[in-house]
Amino acid sequence: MSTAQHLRNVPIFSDLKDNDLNIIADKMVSRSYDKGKMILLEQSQGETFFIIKSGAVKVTRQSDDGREVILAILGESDFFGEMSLLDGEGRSANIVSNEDSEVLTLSRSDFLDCLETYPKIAIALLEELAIRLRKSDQHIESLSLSDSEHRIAITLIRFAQELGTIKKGEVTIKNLPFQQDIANMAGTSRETVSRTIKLLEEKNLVKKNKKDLIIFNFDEFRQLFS
Amino acid sequence: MSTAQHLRNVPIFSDLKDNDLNIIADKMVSRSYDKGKMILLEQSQGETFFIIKSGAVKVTRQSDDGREVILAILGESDFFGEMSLLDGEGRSANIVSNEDSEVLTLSRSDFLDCLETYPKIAIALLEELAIRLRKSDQHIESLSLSDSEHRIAITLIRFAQELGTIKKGEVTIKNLPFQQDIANMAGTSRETVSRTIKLLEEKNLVKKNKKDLIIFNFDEFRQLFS
DNA sequence: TTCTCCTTGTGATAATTATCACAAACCTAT
DNA sequence: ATAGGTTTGTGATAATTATCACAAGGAGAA
Repeated sequence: MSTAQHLRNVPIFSDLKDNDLNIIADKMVSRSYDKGKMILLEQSQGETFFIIKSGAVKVTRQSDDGREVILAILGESDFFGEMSLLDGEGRSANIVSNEDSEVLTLSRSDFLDCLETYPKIAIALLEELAIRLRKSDQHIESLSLSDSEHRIAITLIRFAQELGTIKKGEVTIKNLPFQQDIANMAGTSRETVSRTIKLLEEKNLVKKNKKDLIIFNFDEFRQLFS
Repeated sequence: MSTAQHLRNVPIFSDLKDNDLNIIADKMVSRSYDKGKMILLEQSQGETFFIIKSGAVKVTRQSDDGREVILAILGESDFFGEMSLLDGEGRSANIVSNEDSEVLTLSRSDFLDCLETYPKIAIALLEELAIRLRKSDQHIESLSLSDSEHRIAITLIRFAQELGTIKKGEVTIKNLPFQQDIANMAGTSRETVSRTIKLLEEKNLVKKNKKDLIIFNFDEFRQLFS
């Protein structure tokens, strides 16, 4: 698939005319990262805008003592790196490739030019940031108010929404992330994740199938926990 | 002070020429809210953009059982209401006036027109949302990784940065919010806030003075807890 | 002032969850 | 198939924090 065709799938570019899309596509450079590679480091200057062509990355922050919080897991057609381009501050999170991944990159100046030249992109980006802010708010609420069972369930819901496939009310999350990663998103410990998933299975709400997780009745599940 | 003069202090409008500023100012309507009044309700459709002229509001979310999380406290020249205007979703948080407050409002269509007409506003708004997203990320990190003492200290740091006045390294937070509100921001209980502040006083890091709180050495305090 | 209501302080106790320590299960490459 | 490295499951225990209960302090109204 051509770069322009990839861009077509990215919400913030999808409004553009083919012509304009090609102009932007020409400025983008493709890069590959093996699983586990650090793409962006917390301290570094943010000078690049990234779009995920294939694969997935995790957005993390690390505390002094080395523990990690996962803020989000991003997949195909998601983008990142925009924050420090926009507000000029240094990077606030690490980005690690979570599978072998290919990304498209745009330099700071090309990115900012885009925003000036195509106000539609700026507005679409505003929309996307608003959505992210909303998700963050939900995340904060869940961390503030819920016990670990709820926090973990909500994390599973997040995964289902980002990575899941629905078939008559039943959601399958293919390749559920490691318990340690789930724990880092839910703000709890790995062991608690293990015990809680078992509990959810005993309640007949979910079922593990090798590396996949099935949520039997997604609507009910969401109702129960959010 | 005229409406336009107020707008001049708002970062997203500060780049505009006087002329344009006046045009926008003319479209704005002023409203007042007594302390404790609900300005925006979670479920309602978001149809208005708000700028705080004077006073302060708190941004909250409420769980089914009535407990409240405070996402932020906003003061003079801050704005809110933009999220549902941007992504078209319903409101995701309540806004309650935390003191007697005056706000300027702009209708949905005037707001969106602004963005189209003045790309600079869109870009400035992007910047502001990036800053908020960054704060949210920090908030999430703190809720995920820290014990209650750290979470409370970090909440105090947030207040200091938003509401505090610095005098040779010493920050005074005038009119510290109620313990219950601090607890709702820090994701802990009111009693724990009471005990923790006492602890911080015993460590000679802070001092209470009637309704105010003094952080003796703000840099050191930040270093200790974030 | 005095009464009332709201906020804060503090002990005792219960509940939740983290942590430690292994064993079991699962991959992956040789 | 097997060995070595990861990931997961699970018990026991400790630590943290919530909750309950109530006293004390403070601010505003009558």
